[in-house]
Amino acid sequence: MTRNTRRTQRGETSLSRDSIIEAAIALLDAGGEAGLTFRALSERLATGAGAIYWHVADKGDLLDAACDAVVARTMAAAADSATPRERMRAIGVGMFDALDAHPWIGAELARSPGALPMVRILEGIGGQVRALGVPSQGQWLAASTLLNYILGVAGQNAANARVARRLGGERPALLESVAAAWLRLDEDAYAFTRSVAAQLREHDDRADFMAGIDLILDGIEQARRPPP
Amino acid sequence: MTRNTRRTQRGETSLSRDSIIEAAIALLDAGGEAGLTFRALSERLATGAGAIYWHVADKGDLLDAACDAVVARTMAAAADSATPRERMRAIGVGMFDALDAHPWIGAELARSPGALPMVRILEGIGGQVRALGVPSQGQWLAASTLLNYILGVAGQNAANARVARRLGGERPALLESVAAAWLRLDEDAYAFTRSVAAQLREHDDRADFMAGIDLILDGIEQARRPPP
DNA sequence: ACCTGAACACCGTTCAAGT
DNA sequence: ACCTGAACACCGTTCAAGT
Repeated sequence: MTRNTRRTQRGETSLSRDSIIEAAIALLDAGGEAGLTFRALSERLATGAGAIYWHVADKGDLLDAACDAVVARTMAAAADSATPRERMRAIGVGMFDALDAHPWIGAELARSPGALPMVRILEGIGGQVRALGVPSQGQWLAASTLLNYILGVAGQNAANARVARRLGGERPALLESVAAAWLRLDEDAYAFTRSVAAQLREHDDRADFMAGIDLILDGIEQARRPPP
Repeated sequence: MTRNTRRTQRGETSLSRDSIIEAAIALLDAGGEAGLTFRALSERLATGAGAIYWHVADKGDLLDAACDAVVARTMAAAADSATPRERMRAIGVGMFDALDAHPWIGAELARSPGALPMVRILEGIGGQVRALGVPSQGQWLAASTLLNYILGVAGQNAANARVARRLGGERPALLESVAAAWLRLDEDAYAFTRSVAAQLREHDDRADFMAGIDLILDGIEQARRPPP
């Protein structure tokens, strides 16, 4: 046995940027943002911390790359539907499911403005905004409003996942505890929040998300046409 | 000089939860999220790290409290305007300016779902949604769509501030560099993004933010009434 | 009741040294 | 060219000890 066989011990594939990114995604999915450390990563890859730095600039670079890999797959999968509104909804559902499977991308999307992952989403949305017939001066507003809405949901989803993890793992338990806390608020000062607490308990995250997209699309279709 | 005069050296006021929170806000404003450490905080307050833990549970508690102090002031200031739409716009402007002055609250809002800072905003929005005449079944959707949009902008604003700081401080330089990067993208794969890159360079963050709120309000007013 | 500050466990990153 | 792993500076948090 020569020293060369060490490579094969890692399973034929030697250390590479791609294998590092995949390992990072696995750690992030399993342990949230706190789960990705260079020590955990180098242990999983059976290497030293320094070796990882040969393929990756720093932790930010690694998070960007992991996020981009997930978003690229998601947008590629949401490409074909009949009408622009249906394609827009497919992008929404795709992003929602990706956020559900990888909640850490919510925080990461809000960390690198204008970077490739965000551009992929913007481009997907923009194509549908164009296809909907929005005139060119209105396209930026329409697309960026949809994008910001999606990013807002992304951030909340990530926060929910983090707290749910801390509470023991179950999502309904989180909604239950938030709803209970809202119902303990002062009646006068927080009348509205109390009135929606019940809906929060039994709501469907994904259905609400899609309804919000439809609402914005309604605003886009109506507000940008001259009134009769 | 007895040892008791040490208290007076801190300027009459001894260490308190409120003084800790104000110092934390100052550190966050000056140095971003990385600027708040217990070492910097204890130095600024002329005390030991352990003393801070007597008044504050942990760093998360401190961030929550700092965020809530800023949001509470902001919502209190946005209370009076004539029409519901104008009050909704006042909430939007208020939040936008608060995000501009304290970009770290963007990340913090996305960290504690259902916590008091978010509830304050939700309650403010909800009141205007009701006043706009949205029927009760539609109020949660309308309010949460607006809230998610605002949270999305909040996150982006925080990210922009962080990157701008890293680039040397100036915001136009950041927009310039993002626009330049977008114009280097592939012509076919990123046609839409390239087409809006120019608008990004010369756009007005605040005006765009308010236009997005108006667009969503249009959707709320129209979509929830039965079609003629 | 409130404060001190050294100590602990852990982190991202670097770098001389190896192959 | 690629990898090793000890070392560095720094972090949040704890806690015995003081007043």
